[in-house]
Amino acid sequence: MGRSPCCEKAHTNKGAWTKEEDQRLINYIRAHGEGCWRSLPKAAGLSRCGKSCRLRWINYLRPDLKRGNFTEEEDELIIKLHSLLGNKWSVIAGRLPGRTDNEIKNYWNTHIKRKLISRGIDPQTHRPLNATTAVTATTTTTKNINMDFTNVDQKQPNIMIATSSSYDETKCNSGTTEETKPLEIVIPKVPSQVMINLELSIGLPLHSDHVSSPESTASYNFLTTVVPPPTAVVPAAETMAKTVCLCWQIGYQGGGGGNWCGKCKNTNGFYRYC
DNA sequence: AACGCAAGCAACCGCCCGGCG
DNA sequence: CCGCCGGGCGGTTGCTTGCGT
Repeated sequence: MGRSPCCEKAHTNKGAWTKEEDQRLINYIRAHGEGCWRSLPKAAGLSRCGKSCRLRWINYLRPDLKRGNFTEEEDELIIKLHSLLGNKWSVIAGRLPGRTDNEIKNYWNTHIKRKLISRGIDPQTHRPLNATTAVTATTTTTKNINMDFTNVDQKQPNIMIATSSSYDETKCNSGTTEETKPLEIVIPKVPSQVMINLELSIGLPLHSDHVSSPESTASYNFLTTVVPPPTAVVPAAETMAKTVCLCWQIGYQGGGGGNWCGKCKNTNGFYRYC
């Protein structure tokens, strides 16, 4: 719509990158660092779109990339983060060192979706598959957590915890809070080296009457616990409870701010959930 | 051995957003 | 305040590979 193309397409290569192109890109970035992607291809002697160079570097050539198969711990972490953030692949990738948003997105679409479906969980809503429709009708106790990650780079995230009587799935992902009156909790500034630890807890309803039980009450320890609304049918709930604890609290990594459920174990830097 | 199908993944496309003049 | 530009992101495409028949 009148928008100028990001590069002169007529003279740019497309498709798979050759080893020579990779090497040129690596050499250039080693020498000059990541800079203006638009001008980089020309300066590096590449007939590629700047965006293409950026993507190639970020997703494939970066030296700190882990590559290789995802571990079970990474799987569960991705699932948890996705249940909170939706398709915010870059934010999720930020919590998985050595992994890229593209890689996680692909992995989600090819592996985890299927894994969740086999567990009887809707990959989009993270709720039991055949209870999805019932869920939309039962919204009275839903707490809608909107996380504003726009300031993550500045280490100054704003966590918006909104209580709303009409929980809309689509708004959860977008982070839009226009129609809710959010209870805003602003996390104070933290040192730039401190990573934000997005630990949170999601309790899965095992009984239809759990709402009134003390265990099901959201525990607010600096942040909240998300308790999905009760559902009439909870197939595979037992399976899920065994697989994922989802006891997850927000704090600062290394700062002692976050706490895992006592049953969760930390193994090699990854948490194994109870 | 050849073919067809499905899965996996790299790369592209187009939109959005923030910074800057 | 407004428009432009560049970077970043999510969604999608299409090529490659692996597997079954």
